[in-house]
Amino acid sequence: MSFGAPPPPAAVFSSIFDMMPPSDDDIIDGYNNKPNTCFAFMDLLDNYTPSFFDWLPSTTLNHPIPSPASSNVPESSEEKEKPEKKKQKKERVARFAFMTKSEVDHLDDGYRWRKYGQKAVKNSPYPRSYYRCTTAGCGVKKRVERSSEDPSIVVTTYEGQHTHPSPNLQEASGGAAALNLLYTSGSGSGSILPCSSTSISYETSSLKRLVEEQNGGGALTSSSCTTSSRSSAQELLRDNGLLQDIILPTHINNNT
DNA sequence: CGTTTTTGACCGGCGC
DNA sequence: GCGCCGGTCAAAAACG
Repeated sequence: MSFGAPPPPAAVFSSIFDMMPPSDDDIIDGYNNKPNTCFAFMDLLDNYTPSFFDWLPSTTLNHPIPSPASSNVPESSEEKEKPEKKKQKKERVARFAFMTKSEVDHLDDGYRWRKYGQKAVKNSPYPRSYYRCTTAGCGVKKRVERSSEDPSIVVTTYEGQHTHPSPNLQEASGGAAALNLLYTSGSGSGSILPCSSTSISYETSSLKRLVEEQNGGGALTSSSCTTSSRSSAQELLRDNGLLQDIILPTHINNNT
């Protein structure tokens, strides 16, 4: 709350639609210096299906975002869980996080969110905000917090998958929303592109190398994507020319 | 007046 | 068992 309303600069970055992937030169040890760029995301899920998030540039952090979910990725060979006792009332849901260099905390992503909580987090002077998708029947949540190490970095964690297209599609035929529809309609229901960490107009060359090095075996589903599926997704997007059509939703404003 | 945000309380998981 | 911590609830306030 203390940093709730800094005077927004002229080119405030308030929407992920504005995000541009960094060039390789911008990447230093897995991070980038260019402001207002989405430079990393990782997923922590086992049944992730693509959504509009996929067009976000796909690089991976040097270190994972601290999260309980990051430790339960393997689980295949080990079943230390009690048979029924710990049946994991927390059923695992698709979840991934990405980091942006942005001055605003809550980036507009085309969906409508209602804030339902805010908590101070340990080892960080910045609070964490909890949002829920306002669409009835859609239980997607997201957490937004500012990095304690670099206050200019916002970490956004999505949990779950939207069961509906972006509401902004009706209002402004938003590009990212169109992407979501493209994916959704392309496969009927379910996963369209089995592994679609789509990066737009942006070769992942060195970044991809970075990802592979860090994962060692490719534990993360997003980073273990095959190049073929990635490129096919890219072509799909380019052929439809959706990226050029991206327009910002009309309701975007700078007050949080 | 309906919707969203704020914020303290509450709850459950986990480590000690 | 207890305390810490992350996540959620819900009433009140704020907002448009």
